[in-house]
Amino acid sequence: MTVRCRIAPSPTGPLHIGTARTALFNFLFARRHGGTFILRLEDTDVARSSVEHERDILEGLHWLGLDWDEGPAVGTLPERGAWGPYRQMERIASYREAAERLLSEGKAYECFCTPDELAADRAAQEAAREAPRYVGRCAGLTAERRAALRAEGRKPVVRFRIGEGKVAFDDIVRGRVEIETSALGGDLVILRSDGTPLYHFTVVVDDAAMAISHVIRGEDHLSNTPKHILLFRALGVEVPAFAHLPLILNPDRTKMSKRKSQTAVAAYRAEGFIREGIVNHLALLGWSSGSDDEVFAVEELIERFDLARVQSSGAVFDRERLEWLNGQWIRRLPEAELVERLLPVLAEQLGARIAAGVPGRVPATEDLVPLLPLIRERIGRLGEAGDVMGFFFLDEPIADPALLVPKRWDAATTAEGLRVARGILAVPDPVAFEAEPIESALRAAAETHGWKAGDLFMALRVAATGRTATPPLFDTLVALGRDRTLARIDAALEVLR
RNA sequence: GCCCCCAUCGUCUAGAGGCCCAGGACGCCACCCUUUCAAGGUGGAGAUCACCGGUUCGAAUCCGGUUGGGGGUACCA
Repeated sequence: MTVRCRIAPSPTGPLHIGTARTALFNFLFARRHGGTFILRLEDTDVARSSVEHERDILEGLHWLGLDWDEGPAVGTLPERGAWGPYRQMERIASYREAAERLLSEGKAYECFCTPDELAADRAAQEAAREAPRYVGRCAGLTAERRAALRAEGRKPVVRFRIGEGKVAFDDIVRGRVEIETSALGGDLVILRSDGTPLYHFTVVVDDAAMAISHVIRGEDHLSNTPKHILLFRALGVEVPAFAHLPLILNPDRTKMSKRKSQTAVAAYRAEGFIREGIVNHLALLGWSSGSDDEVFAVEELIERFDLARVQSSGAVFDRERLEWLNGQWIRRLPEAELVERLLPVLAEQLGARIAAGVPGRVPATEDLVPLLPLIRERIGRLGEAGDVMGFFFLDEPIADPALLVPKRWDAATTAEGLRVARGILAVPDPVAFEAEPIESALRAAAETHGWKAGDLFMALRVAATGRTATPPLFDTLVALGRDRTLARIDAALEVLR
């Protein structure tokens, strides 16, 4: 069987973590089975859709590496695939046509009920403690009656006849699911009075037209699936296989939402999470390999992915775990790759400080390469880079003189220690400016003065970097260079006076 | 309300009748490494497998019920 599956986001908001996870599972499934991964934009909610959101979604998916085989034209890129167009608003005619067919076959009918009437029905049902459902007032309207109502200026919606009985299907992750059609809320509106189609209709018409073989989506669609199956059948097409993924949850175990969690993929990206980390984390939300391994590149995920191993209970989005996984991937990235990703982040972060008046410069590739081993295991996100290595490029004044003085020392000892260290570092002859000789010379000096080496090092560390937590001190000094090291010691001495 | 789904450490999960008085990972704690911070290594705390019944020689695993949680229920997607 040819696997064809799709992600069908609605551009009514920025790319959501949940959408990204659904896209990933569809992508993995398609790749695993040599199938086709399709992107379709469900933009029929014109009021809430926007091009900004559309761009955010497309960019986000592409950034994550979830590239689609078929999809709409984007920017200068042409549409791909033979089942287009891939924007629903460009497929309006096909929904209209499908609705006409259902109408002519008596599987759907025009409904002239006003919003007020429907609201009254609902209120009555609520009062009677009944499930809200369309009562079917227009289900048997004669042609004459319809003409009369139309003459009154009323514009009908089109409703699909739900019918009676039971709908059952075998969900790939949940097994058999059965629902009584009486629980479906009555006959379903498929076309608004303005002629535009509604989601439950477009999704089915398009999945049928695009020959989707597997519908892989969030559990929030599980209850709606019987409606879709009924529609597929009415249209006379094959019903695809369904796989309903567990929801991604807020910490309080409700469906992950903007109000309670950071849901925008772009926000994570802006914080310096990398695609490898996010993809890995998302894959582990609801799926597990069955082995003890947890760190997977996308190629490995493709190799191992199996819908049968998808969990059926919801998964809380654990940011701590994402950070750990992200750190794993930052450490695994090839050096050149990490440098390339760090560059723009540093340009932005340091650029902002420079613009604020701090003397310094924005690093280039060759500046970063030698520094990489010093910082790569110290950042969990790219966004931490400015903090961890900014002092290499910025000459910020010492924020707090008290920081300069190690715990067991006083200001006088600190100044003395710095002067001694300066003396050693300043003389080119006895000490080459390399980590090893610097370390042994300073250790020796500490011993002759009766200081703990750690105290001396801490004073020097803060003097040279402005902070108490840094990469290894001597490598740091070497990277800084003799001149800048001495200048900073002088500045620190000045602060201590 | 009604319908559907779900239920193993705080979190993500392994577990498809005996290998489990439940394994791994994140987080947490301790120790090691160490000039700081990390990373890494080792160890530890942490789950009466929601509860109650049943099936079985034997249940986290199968069945029923209860409770709890979630989702759905639009001229939203």
